[in-house]
Amino acid sequence: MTDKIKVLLVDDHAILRAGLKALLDTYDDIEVIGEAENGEEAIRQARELKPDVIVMDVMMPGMNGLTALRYILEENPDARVLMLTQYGNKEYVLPLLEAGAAGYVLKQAADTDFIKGIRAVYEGNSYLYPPIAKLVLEALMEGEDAADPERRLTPREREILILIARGYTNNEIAKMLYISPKTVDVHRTRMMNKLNLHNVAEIVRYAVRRRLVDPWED
Amino acid sequence: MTDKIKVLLVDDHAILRAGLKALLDTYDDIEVIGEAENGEEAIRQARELKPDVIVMDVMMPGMNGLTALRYILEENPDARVLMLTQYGNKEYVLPLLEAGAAGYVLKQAADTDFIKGIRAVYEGNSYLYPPIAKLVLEALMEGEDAADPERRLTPREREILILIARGYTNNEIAKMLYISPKTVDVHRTRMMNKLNLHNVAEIVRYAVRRRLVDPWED
DNA sequence: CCACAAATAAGGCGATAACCTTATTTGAAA
DNA sequence: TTTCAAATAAGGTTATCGCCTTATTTGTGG
Repeated sequence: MTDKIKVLLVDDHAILRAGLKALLDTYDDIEVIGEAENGEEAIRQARELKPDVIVMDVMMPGMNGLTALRYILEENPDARVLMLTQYGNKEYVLPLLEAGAAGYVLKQAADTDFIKGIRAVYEGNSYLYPPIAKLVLEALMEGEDAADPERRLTPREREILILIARGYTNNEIAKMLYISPKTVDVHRTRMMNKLNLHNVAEIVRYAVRRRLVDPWED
Repeated sequence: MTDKIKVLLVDDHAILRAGLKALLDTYDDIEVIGEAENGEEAIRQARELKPDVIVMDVMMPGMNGLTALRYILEENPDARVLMLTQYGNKEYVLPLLEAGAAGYVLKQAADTDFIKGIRAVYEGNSYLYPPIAKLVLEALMEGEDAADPERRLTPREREILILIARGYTNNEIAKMLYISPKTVDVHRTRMMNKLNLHNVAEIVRYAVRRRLVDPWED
């Protein structure tokens, strides 16, 4: 071991960050060199600190993990990002992996899985928490051929569906994703056509059914 | 310091527990003596381990934090429970404090606040994370009398809430109920004020939570 | 290199939502 | 009988939704 693995922690919960930092400090091959509590900060820190591994949550106020991931990889395609989140639905996982996340661990995983993930990702490998790997394989099996191309949403459409169901307007979503409100509207309209939804109430109930949003949150 | 503060950690995310344990281990007056990942386990551990302080999340699969809190205090009215959660709405906070939680800290708080909470609760005091304390005081100011008359809906308001959550417009609801769209609008606005909801998405999620609509219907 | 999916963006349009104020009617409880 | 909660209704304003068309850019696969 020549040098420690330099980790950047990105999560909106300061207590979780403090806990993870304390946990990682007990491993002598890993070192936390920075923290961020939202996507914008993560991008800045990634640029300045050049961490070996970025551990990032998906759901954050302000810029979310998926958007931040895209910006980070755009600036530095070699960045290694390990997603650490509560959500294990394929609707969350697949867009993140397609966007280039190097690993995916659920918060309910054991701390040893988390450490495994950091090390694997640092060494240039992928790491998927086993239940996530299973889910990804299943999604590949079925998803390839069938699954109604009419109803299959693009990652962007799915992302915007979730934000609508969480109560954001087109303008708010546009600001969060750094795109035009008109573009949000296009994704929104196409998504509604594909799923045959016609108003916000139907969108929310669909999202709740598919576990894309938790009605208890916010 | 005669003895360490014995802490039981209750949260469904193993990684968070591992992190908090590592964090608390760096304080020499605090010691984690047990962990639980749901309410049932928490009750069992509280009975067996007799911790000085129980740190517990609210949202967990299986028995949630509020129910577990009630059982624990029923068995041992002297138990000291510090709630640690992501949710800062008064709908979450007030029932927990009424049920006898000794403290309340949000996950976005600093780790120093968390430690303060553990020590305060251990010494028999209450600890409310400042924004929570503010919210509780405000709730006491307004809600003094009883049972939240502010939030109690009239039958008409509840009827219209349900129809909105099912996706109907004011005009459609007006025709269904043989009243003016403007009357529907008044009920709608009053209902939203009472429940502090601000758009259709929030209305639907509220209705789903309260089982006023089934997201699988229609 | 070309085809295609995906994301980006603009313009316009009528309907609807979200919020305000004010006011009348009605039935039930004090 | 008087008071009060509830339901009824109308007026207005601004923002947003829902849907339409058209078009450029970007990246991937054949």
